[in-house]
Amino acid sequence: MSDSENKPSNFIRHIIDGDRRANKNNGQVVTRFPPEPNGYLHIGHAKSICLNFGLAQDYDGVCNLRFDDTNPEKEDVEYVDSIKNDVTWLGFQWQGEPKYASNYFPQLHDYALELIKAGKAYVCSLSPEEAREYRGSLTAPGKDSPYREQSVAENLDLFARMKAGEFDEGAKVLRAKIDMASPNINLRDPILYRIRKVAHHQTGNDWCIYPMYDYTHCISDAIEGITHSLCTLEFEDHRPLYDWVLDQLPELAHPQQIEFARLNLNYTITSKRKLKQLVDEKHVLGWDDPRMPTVSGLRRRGYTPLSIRNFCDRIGVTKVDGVVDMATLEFCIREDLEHRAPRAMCVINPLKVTIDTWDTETIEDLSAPRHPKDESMGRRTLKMTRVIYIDHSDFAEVPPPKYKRLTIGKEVRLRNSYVIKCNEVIKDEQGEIIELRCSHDVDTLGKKPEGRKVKGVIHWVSAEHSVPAQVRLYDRLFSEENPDAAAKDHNNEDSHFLDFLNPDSLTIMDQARVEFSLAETQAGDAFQFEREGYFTADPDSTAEQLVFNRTVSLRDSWAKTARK
RNA sequence: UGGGCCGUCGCCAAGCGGUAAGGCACCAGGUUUUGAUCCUGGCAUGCGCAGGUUCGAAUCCUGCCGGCCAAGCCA
Repeated sequence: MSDSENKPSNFIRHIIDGDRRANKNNGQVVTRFPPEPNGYLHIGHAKSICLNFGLAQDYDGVCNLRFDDTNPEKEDVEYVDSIKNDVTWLGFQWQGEPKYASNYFPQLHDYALELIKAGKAYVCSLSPEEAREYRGSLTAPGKDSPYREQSVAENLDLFARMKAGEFDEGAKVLRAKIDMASPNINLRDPILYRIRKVAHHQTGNDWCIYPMYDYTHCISDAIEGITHSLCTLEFEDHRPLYDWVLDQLPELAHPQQIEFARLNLNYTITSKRKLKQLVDEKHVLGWDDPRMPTVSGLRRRGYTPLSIRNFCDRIGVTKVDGVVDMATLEFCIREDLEHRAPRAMCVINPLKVTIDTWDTETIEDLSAPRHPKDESMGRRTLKMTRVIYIDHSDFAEVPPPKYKRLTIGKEVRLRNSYVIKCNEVIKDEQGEIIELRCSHDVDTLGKKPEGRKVKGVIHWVSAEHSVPAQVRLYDRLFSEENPDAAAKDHNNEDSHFLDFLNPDSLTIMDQARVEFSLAETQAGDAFQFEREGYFTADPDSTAEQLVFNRTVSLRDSWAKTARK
């Protein structure tokens, strides 16, 4: 399977095609993926990664990984490391060494001096509160800061003293001199530098003034020779500022910023801030909790890099602010695992079955293919014994209409084994079914039974020759399609997205049994547990007990007909 | 009383003036020792609405309507 062929086109590719026809940038394509290291990457970042790196690949260009690290208070090397790891895992390679906006702090400072000298920037001593008032509102123009017409000499002096640490945080900022009456608030003399007396994860205590995003990003792009600077829709209003800064610095290249819609997925959230909150407040077990839409969570859940890349290709790139159905993501992982996951049997909720017609001592080795359509995966051996387990849900005393599984007096096929018939149901004092007594038809191994049709096939494991496992079943993280909208609808200030966490997002099945051939399973190994779904061994697995995460269930048309 | 952007099937999405691709979901059949996979077929006289231009409009024009973004010394 290849994911690099037949990539659907999109409006950004159209723009690039046009640029290449016009020989803009000598026809080169240089992109960048610019995360801030203040959290783990999520599926929405994967969309951006696939876009930026994919474009570079397809147009014989390059893509940089650049950490947008201008806010040391929220950033950490832990995030830097996880981001590098996740990008690599997704299958992409950045050009050269990872870049950091902080690499450019000296240049950024020099350009600031240039702007001041040109009368395009000034040091403003308004307090944050005053600055907000002076900014005006969405509908009302702002008014000029009293410091706006300070002399260049004074601005230079003040800025130098800001840099030297003479002022407290918040006391002064460097501002661009643009237009306080602009209908675009981003152009109302935006802040370029602020004072932050904190250590930076890359530059330590070298600086106590840090440049703002709008000032840093465009210059970083220009320094790196980025041709197409792709970002999400909320930065549309920032583009005039991106262009303004570069227009003041004519010695620099001028990349083109293009905005696309960020990814929204239903029943989950793609907000780094909120994901961090889930982790910090321990609503989940960590950034890599398999319920999280983070790259690390998806990886632990069992999603493959290819499935995620295919997903990103399928959903497309547009400017429409939409919501993608989780079913699309699930389809993509099933599509990949269908081909690559060996089949195995796992009884998640065991019900003891004794086959009275089977000799107590007899253990029969049965050979079964690892994949029904791919012989190259080889075969495994199943151990058939007198006492086996089947799943509780595969037996019903009073079967619903169209039920094809085991019921009293009826037959069912044991997958890769014999046809058995249920003769007796044994219950405990509470009336709970605790055991089935069955008989088997010796003439049904690898062949259809004589004179009758047995439709149902169920999976099973030998009681003795199977290994204990814990199976973690996951469901959607939130019970509402859009937790934020649900919180708003509740029209209640206290209501918020956490109120819609799905209490059943994790179900631990601790008594599961997997077939003997899985005894040597390693963390990360993926299987299709037949009739159940795709599962991946979790790093929590121990010598005593394997742990499997359900990546996704199989499509289940029975669940649909049973509901009717 | 403003600015920017967006509205094509339940969801995503092609389309760029010549008469509505595709995928997901869903429905109906076929194959099947996984109610899986696979295969076949169905699924927008219609493109937010209303006018207009044109031989011809989802594509151009005008006006409405609806949604999203932005008033961090966050990115």
